[in-house]
Amino acid sequence: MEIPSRYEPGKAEDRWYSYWMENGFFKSIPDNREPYTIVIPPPNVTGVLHMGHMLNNTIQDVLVRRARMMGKNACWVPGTDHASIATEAKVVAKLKDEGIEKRDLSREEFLEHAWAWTRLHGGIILEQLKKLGASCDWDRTLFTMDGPRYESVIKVFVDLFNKGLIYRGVRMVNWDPQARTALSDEEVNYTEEQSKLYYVKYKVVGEDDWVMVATTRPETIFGDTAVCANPNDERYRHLKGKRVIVPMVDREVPFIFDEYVDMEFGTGCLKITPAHDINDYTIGINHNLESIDIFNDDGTLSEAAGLFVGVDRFEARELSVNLMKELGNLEKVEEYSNKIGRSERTNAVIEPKLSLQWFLKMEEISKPALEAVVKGDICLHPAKFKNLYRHWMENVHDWCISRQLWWGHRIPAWYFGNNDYVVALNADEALAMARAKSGNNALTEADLRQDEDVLDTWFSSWLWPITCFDGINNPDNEDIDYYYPTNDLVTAPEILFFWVARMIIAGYEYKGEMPFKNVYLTGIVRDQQKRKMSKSLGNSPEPLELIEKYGADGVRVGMLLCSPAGNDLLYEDSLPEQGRNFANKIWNAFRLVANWEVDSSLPQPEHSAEAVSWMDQMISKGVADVDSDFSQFRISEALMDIYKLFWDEFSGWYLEVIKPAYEKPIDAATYKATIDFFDKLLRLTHPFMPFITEEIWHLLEKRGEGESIMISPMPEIKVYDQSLLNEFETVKEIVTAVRNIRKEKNIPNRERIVLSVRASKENYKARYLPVILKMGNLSSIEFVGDKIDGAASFMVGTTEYYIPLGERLDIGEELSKAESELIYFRGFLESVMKKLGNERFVSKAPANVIDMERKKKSDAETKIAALTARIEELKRL
RNA sequence: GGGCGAUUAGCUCAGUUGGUUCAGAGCAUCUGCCUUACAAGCAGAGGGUCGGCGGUUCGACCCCGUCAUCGCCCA
Repeated sequence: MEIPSRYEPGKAEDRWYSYWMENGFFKSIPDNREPYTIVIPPPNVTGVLHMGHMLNNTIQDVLVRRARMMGKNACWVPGTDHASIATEAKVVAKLKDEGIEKRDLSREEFLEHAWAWTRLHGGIILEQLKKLGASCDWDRTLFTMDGPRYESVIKVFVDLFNKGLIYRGVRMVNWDPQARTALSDEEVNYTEEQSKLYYVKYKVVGEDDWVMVATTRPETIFGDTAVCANPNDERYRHLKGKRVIVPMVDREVPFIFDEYVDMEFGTGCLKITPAHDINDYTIGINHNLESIDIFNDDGTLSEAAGLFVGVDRFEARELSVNLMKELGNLEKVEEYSNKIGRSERTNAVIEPKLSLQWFLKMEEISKPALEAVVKGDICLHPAKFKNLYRHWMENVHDWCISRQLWWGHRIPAWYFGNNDYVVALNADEALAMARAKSGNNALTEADLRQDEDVLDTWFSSWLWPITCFDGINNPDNEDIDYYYPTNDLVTAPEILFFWVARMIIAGYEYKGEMPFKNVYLTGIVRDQQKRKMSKSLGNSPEPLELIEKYGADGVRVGMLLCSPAGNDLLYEDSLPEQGRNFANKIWNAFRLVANWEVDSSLPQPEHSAEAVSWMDQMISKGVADVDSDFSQFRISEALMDIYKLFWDEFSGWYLEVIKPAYEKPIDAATYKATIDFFDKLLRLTHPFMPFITEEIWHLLEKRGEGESIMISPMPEIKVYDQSLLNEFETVKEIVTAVRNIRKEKNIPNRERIVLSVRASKENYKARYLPVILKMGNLSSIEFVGDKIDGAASFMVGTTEYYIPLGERLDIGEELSKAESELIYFRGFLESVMKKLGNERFVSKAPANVIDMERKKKSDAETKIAALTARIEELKRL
């Protein structure tokens, strides 16, 4: 059979993914096995697969596949997130391209467009995950706004409201006057901009005195309701209890004192506009000031301003300045640079605006979630995020859960009459409650008006581990009882607070239990300039093209090799290349083994027997190492251990030892052992490289229909013999030394040479001699009692070895080599003697450390003696 | 401004409770090889004052202090 010398991933991947799907290997239903559950961090319906998803989902798939092979009932629940802000923005933009403005549509019409978008784009990313090999239980695919999920979110809102944890309150939002919507903090970009600082004089009531205020926004003077100084500021003490007059509108407002005011800044005197500045708002509350909102939603001045009504805010600034100049209120203008927030989407300058929002009280509800992580019930990996989490949870703010959008879970509050409202599961219930509350049985549905806003996206995703199993609607159904709490969550550190912490909170509130045991925080995928990869920067490779180019296995390996938990991954093409090369290495190892002919009449050569017993131990060690890595969530290290085990130990040493001469058959015992090792290595590798391992696993031996490596057991942990492994390391050292001498002396590989060991046969561990013989391409190994003249020599441990060189011997070279070694060991001995000669070291250091130093001393002395003898001998020649 | 974390080879990172001349891995680089599994490979090699300074200790990459630089979160 002719097998191509390069592995071709394309065909195998599609074939095996279909095979897995047809056989239902991803499917999970509750049974009596131990469950292993992961819920996917639901990707946005707006999105297509990006590098972050690749990394994140590769890790999840590795965990799930490994758990499945360890005999657990593994369930990976896929789904998508409605992402209200992002999706609504996309839909608005798309409509705009078609010449439709959102404000011209009814809510129902708009939502129809949004659902159409979701139907079109929502599933793309999940389809792409299949190319990566994701072993999700696709029959469970969910959407955060599908029926049961929507219902759950509303139920939770009503429940929390009834518990008194949800309230309405005023909050300063980032208002985009151009888009006429509130923005989240993440959607505002702050940049340093050149502006002006205006010095304005306010007259003190009833006195011939003025106070000077510095402001960057003179147009907001119409909303001033106080002027404020620091209570420690001598300059303004005399104004205590006085009132001042707001320029242009001639309103009397109090002069107040607050520690907040920076005495150094401007004049040390601040105008207070509670409706249009977050700090002023706080001061306003503390001093019971009135709030005057002087802007319309489009950024023009409102009736409340009193002047320049209907004029745009920036034009109003110019007009105010001119007017104050005329009135004599403007003292001077300075150039000034400050941070200005602009809308990420429209670039309009953000207007801080007071609005009525819904809040969730966080202090009490978050306590169990804080404790769970502090006590270690829930583990964060890496653990360094624990402090961050604690800090955040100890300073938790109430959560603003309303958003001025249409796409999302609509807030179940209905208003009626004068500012009265009820919170109910649906309109019917709301009507009944409204009638009861108002005592007016004549109220009809038409008298109720549901809140226009929707809930923050995180208010649905915080329930995800519960709603994935419908645990809110059916609190004790079979799935939730079996799969909850889930095991591991894999996500990015940037949403540790937004999402992870809130899921923990919801978990304790609604299940009385943690939502997951472990949180694995991945890094962010960046380019070589450390910039975050993004579609808009154009610095991100197209994941599906990468898979096409390097194979899914290659890309998975590439993503994982260089991404320890919590550390950013600096992507470059050499990563998937390395993965592809590894796949190719496995493929070629298979090619070697597959082409062997077995001759069962052949006895097993000694070198093969030894290699088999060594490899057996080596694999056991590998299995144990990998297991220990996984238990600490050191996934990239687990992969690296497997990589080295397969490449260096199995391919580089084991296969080379047992490899029969060209076109010669192999004995049955070695062949069988080799197939068995290969099988184990494939199973160990499968979670990382599902496709190639399945492909080779089926070629390695005849498998039946419905068999698969993905449902085969992971090799079991066994105790292994470390001293045997150490002995073989010595063998490698000897072989390497022989190779070095060959290279240095230009002895061709074909030429077989003699190796002499200065030892007695009885005292020497001879079992590996056949291995050394083969790997060193030696004609024989001889034991000698004394030095050999005219030979190259080396030492492994304290044993000397010689390779006769005949004419090739270069005395000068040998001499200088021996002399430089001698210098090294004398230095070494000196440092050891220094320690042993130190009275305080000997009296204070533990016994084992001192013993070790003594051993070092005697070994060094042996080596020095041997080297000295050799140097003398070389000099004699 | 407040808090958290980091700084080890050209790059990305390991380094377990301080103890082997302990400074390690992968990639990259350099040298030699198309040796019939694999040039997507094989055999070798070079490369670091463990960010600076001070302290504790018989002994510090590791513990403490301080400075510098970088990153993240919150304001």
